[in-house]
Amino acid sequence: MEPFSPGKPISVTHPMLAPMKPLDTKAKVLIVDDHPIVRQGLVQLLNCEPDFMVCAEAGNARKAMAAIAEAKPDLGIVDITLQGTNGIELIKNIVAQWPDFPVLVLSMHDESLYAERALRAGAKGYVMKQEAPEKLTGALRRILNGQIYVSEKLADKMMRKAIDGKALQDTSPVAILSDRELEVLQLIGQGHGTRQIAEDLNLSVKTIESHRAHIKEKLNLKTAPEMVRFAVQWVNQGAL
Amino acid sequence: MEPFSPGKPISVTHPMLAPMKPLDTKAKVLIVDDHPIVRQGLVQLLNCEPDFMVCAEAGNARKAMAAIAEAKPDLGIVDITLQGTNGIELIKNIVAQWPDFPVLVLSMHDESLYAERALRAGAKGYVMKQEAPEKLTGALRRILNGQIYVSEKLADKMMRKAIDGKALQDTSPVAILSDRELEVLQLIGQGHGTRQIAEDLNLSVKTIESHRAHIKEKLNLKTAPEMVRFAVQWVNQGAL
DNA sequence: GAGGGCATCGGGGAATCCTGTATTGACAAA
DNA sequence: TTTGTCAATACAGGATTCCCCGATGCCCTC
Repeated sequence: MEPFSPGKPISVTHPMLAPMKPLDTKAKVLIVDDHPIVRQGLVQLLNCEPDFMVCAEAGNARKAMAAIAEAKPDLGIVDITLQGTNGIELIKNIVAQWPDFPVLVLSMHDESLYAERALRAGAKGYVMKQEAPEKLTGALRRILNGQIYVSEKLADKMMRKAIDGKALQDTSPVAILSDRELEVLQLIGQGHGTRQIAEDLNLSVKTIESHRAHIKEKLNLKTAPEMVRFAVQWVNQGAL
Repeated sequence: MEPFSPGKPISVTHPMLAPMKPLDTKAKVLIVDDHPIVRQGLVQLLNCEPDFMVCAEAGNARKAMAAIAEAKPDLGIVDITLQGTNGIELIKNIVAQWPDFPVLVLSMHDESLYAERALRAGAKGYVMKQEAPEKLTGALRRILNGQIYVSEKLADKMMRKAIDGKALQDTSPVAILSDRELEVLQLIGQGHGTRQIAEDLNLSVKTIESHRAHIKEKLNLKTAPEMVRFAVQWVNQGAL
């Protein structure tokens, strides 16, 4: 209901002004990540904090939705790259059902790739796993307070973008793809065929063909094999 | 799914678990991962075990080498995807300097991509982050005992390869392709379609289709998109 | 000289690619 | 409020490719 709108100035993040929290009631946190070891780490990390308590975990989108309904967490930490339903899609589903539920994205991917998409989908913040743990807890307290958290660098970039209206060089041609198209591109890069992608996303084969055509057009790729090559290379960036 | 205690009670001691290590001296572990949050998780996880103790952490390859020299760990856990020097390269460097230092690879990438390369580089085991934490501790105990740890699936695959295949010296499956097939594979990897390859080589489309079918069969690839993905990756990073 | 691998073609049916068109819903501008 | 734009979904139909067959030479080896 309230996606990030660049028109209203968000305050730049300052780690030192963490809001005072009532110590008598710990905030209940849901963790969504498909790596049990990472979940384990987050559980230990948060349970050692005085004002947080992990109340549920989920390894995929379906279990995440069920966990929200059941455990009634105060906020959620979700990873972008889940097996099965995409993390972005999960956020959209969550926000559609619980518009005020705050979600913090915790991803290993660079914020320039997914942060704006995540915020548009309804997330309240984005933290990279490369960051120090204090950034994570700080971000959690911030979004629990109804604010939005992104890194200073990204906040600056987004405000600049909001001021200039548009412009600012597009770092990657993939940025102009829609969420769905990006999802399809990634599956193509994983070696999935059209039919398989349709089954993965529970969509018509014709729909996937449309997405592929749009991807081809937006990326100025002439043929399907060229697009597959691009997708494979795109997916492999970050894996070496 | 119990909402509060996610996994099995791993913090509880298992008295019957292989006393392969005297419990009075905990094994000192080095953790190499460029995600502080993941490191934090591993620290908590291992320090809760009775027979492990994290003695050093490193976020990149340079610090990892320094930490081994300084903290004298008994074994190391390293991630494949580090910023700066590759995890594989790091393993090669470690083994070159300390040939008996056991390294366990902990990666989010599928074992089919990197496990064999990591083992060839000198690692003693490979565990995916998708696995349960018990797999990690089990693998650590195993390699600490001088053995090698890989998943059952991969172990079976490698055994089969070693037995009925002559693949002991024949590491690259591409080697069994004929010259023509290799030529076609490279063009596929460059993003060329069947028709375009036929024109490139002045051959019938049917001939190219035949070559593609043979390539698929020889490389044990199930579908055409998988083959294209393989070809792109193979062309991109030269020999495997 | 009989296989066996290789390279070259073809048929035919299924799946796909490609180029359009269309509907719905969300959202921003007018 | 209405209008315009665009993302997402889906379909049609013709071109192309995929995939299962088989076939023909050619070279090499045993």
